[in-house]
Amino acid sequence: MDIKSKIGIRIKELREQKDMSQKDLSFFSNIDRSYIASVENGQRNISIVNIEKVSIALGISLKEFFNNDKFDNDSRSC
Amino acid sequence: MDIKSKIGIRIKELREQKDMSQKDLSFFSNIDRSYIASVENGQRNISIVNIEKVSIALGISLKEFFNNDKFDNDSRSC
DNA sequence: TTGTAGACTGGAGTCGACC
DNA sequence: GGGTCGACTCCAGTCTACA
Repeated sequence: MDIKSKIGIRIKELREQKDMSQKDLSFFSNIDRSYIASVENGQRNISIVNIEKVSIALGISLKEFFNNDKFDNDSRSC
Repeated sequence: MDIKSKIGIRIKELREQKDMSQKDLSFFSNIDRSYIASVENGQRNISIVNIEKVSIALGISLKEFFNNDKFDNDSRSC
């Protein structure tokens, strides 16, 4: 599975855990909502600066953001 | 400290641990060497696709790449 | 609430060269 | 081996709008 899709799924799962809408996340991260939608769907190649903004908006560190099976070398999650 | 600088330092420390030159890393990741130099110096906002390429070239997972104090919320490392 | 589309601007990333 | 420059292309990211 493509890294862009993994990132998108990760953002979506964290966002929903926090009961936030894309609009909420857009507001707190200061990133355009339509862009967040396309990132969540694995269509866009997000930069590290914006990944950090998203992490902060989600209330976690970058370390926690990437501390997930999806980002292991041999994930069987897909 | 800025996230771009943290990423740059992390790449440089991992690269040097593996005894690779910027040219080596450029070759294995298929990313331009001059661009890698500017990323290591915290001048560029690298995208997730290229962070993954660098991780693969360095022989580690993204999870390991970000599993570092620098990417914690309240790092005292600087 | 989310997906997507079109039009737009700035910057990511390439390439060649020089120190 | 590494830093940086200039010129280039193309996509990241914004904004508005509609289903």
